[in-house]
Amino acid sequence: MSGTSLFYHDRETLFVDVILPLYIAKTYTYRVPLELNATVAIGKRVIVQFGRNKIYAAIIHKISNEAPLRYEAKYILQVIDEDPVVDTNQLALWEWISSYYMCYLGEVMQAALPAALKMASETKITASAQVDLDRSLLSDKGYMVMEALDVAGELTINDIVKLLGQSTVFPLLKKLFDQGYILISEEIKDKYVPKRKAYLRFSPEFDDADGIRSLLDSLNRAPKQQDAVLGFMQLRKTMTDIARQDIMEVSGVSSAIIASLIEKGVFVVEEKIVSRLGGEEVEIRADFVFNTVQQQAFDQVKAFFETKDVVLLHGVTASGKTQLYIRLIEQTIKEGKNALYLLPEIALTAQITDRLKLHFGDKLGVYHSKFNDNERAEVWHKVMKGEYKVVVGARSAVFLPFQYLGLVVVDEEHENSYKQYEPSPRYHARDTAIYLAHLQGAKVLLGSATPSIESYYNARAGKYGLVELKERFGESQLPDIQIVNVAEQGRKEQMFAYFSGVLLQEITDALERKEQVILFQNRRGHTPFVQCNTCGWVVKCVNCDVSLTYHKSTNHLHCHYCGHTEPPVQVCPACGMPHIESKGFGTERVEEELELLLPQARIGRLDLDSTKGKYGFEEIITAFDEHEFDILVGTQMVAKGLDFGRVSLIGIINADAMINFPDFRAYERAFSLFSQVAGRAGRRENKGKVIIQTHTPQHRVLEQVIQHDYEGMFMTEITERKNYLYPPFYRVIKLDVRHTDRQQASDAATRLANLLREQLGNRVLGPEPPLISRVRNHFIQTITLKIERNNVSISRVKELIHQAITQFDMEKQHRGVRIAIDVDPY
DNA sequence: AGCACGCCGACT
DNA sequence: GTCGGCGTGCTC
Repeated sequence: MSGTSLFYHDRETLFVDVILPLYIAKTYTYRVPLELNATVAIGKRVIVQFGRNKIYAAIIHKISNEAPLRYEAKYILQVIDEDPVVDTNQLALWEWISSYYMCYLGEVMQAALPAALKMASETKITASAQVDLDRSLLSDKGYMVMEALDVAGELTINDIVKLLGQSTVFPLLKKLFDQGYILISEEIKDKYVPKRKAYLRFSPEFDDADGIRSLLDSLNRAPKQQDAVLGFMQLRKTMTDIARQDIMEVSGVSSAIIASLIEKGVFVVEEKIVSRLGGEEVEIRADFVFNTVQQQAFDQVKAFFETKDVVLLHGVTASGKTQLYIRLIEQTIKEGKNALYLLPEIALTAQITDRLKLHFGDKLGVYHSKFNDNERAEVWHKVMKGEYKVVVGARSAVFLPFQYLGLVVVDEEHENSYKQYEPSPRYHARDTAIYLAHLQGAKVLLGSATPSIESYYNARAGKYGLVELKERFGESQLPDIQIVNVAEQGRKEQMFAYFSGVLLQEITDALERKEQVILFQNRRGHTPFVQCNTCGWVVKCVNCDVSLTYHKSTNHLHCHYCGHTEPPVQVCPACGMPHIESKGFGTERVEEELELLLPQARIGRLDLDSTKGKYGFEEIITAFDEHEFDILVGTQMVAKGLDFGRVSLIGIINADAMINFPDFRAYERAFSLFSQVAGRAGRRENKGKVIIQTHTPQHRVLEQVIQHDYEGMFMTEITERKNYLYPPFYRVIKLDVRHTDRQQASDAATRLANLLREQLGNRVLGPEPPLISRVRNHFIQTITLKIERNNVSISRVKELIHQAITQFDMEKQHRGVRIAIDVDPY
């Protein structure tokens, strides 16, 4: 457990096996210079040269005193850390991921460490600020490096290799660094930009009784501006920082009025940095009390933890799950242990972090991908040192170096974004968290309003504890859900663009009541495909086997798989006719049509395109929360853990695309997404309404959604899963075989499938082309393995897969074929 | 994964 | 006659 080497008492030579942050099967053995014997320890980073001229920070995985037999080990160049950055528990987790998800340790390292801890040849070098150093003392090469730095500002280690025309630059850089000429720093990709909010003040000339009086006089021909000034003065009695929005609300003026006052120099705008973590608007008070139902659920969870390691909390939306988590975390801290609170990336908004910050103050760390490398490294170190007792984070937070983990909460455990797909490792954070907890002797609480079939099955089977919270907290009630048959509405000429008359009427009514509306359309862009009306030709991506989506915002056609863009076509390249037509609709087009139908409504859009940039997402939801617009059109982003008080109506524009998705999880996913979207309606006093537009109104999933019937959904699904050999009864492993040539990909996949069948028989299905059979000019074939849960050793199966792939790789005709394995695909 | 070493076509 | 194509195999 201790990070200190057991061997350094002697003058014997040590060897370390290191993990390189690369897609490489093995660990590599380096020799430790005697003077570094005392400093090497498992989990510390060392600088090593790998290959001719690459330098990496590698992690020490093992220490031994036996020299490798077959080769002469290179020396490690330097030990970076005073203390290990990962401990043996973390390394054990890495090994589990590597073996369970069939990927390399180096890939796990890539995913686990924040970039700032992974410096390599791309590491940046800058000149130090010390000016009194005499460069004439430097060697020629040292002098060259310093001169180049003066010109370029910063260079990567690779740049210096090129500059000097030699591969071994590290000793030189080390010397320059030791003598204080240069700084070695991590690449800073994304500088932290603090959140700013504009506040208004009186400009000094008006800021006294006389000034205000003469100001109001001068505005007697502008009553609205007077109102705004009076509103400001009223607010000033109780508030120190007054935002534009506050004045608009209190005096009922528009932002244009305030803009003209700023223009006149009455108000001065002052930008203030507001903490993202110090919430102003918080619903859960620090001293909240449980209601009886919550208290019962809490006691049940505690009781289950006596005998079970994992408990599933099935609680409907707004049943107060978060409060339960907070209490459990508080207890964990009291016991002197740490807690990890996992959330899907997209749900990690200020709304949640603010609440938690209120409870845990500076004991709380936040860790997710919107934080830049330096911030992530900082959280990492604070967790290591035990300065954070609680961390709320997205899936990669499972890799943080917790010391005494007592509890892991996995909120929205059914979310499939917990499964990483690209880049490898394709790990599931929920399942990884369960293993992490197992390693550390911690408990896991899975929470969801619509648990995954797997988790609910495990709970029902007694593997997990099961606690149900079926009542909504406070006054909020489940919304009414109405299904609208789009086909029928169309026959009655009641369809207006993509909106049924029913939905339009409800929207109009809600807007009249000054309430807000969310419209859900699970497709971004303007039109998902563009087709020739004469010959049926469809605009497709040059690299992928998908139709291009037209985006109005860029006036270009976009490929959502590879990012390819091209200008829109006017004339069909196949038949030469100018009859090009747009088919289908995404969020952009929904927004556009709605603007035509309801010109008075203020409409915003929330999707991947409108949220580009670090704070785009926050900006849009904050604006919507502050009622700067009435209708929010969005993809599934709108469903994730957001809580808007004024939303009374939700419209699902097209339910069919979700339901008919060809995947064994489609119904489960549709059910939970629709339920979640519905849960956004009427979360506070008023009962909300949900309208689902569909061509198949009698579909069983929709029926179950209307009835809020999770149990029913579970029962039908579990039967299907059993009949068709899917999880939780079978394990699924998918192998993607790719090649730039269609025939080669197909031949290779057939060969690999046959090799697998020799050992695994009819557990091997395929190969077959996936839904999108070409991405980035690579043709794909998929082999699916279904492995029964009982009587089969999964590690044996994985060994057989490895063997088959090894055999396959030896057959030269398959060169250029790439195989990617996905264990438990989502 | 990189990346260098290595054996066959179109250029100064 | 050289520059450069990317095929093959190694990296401690």
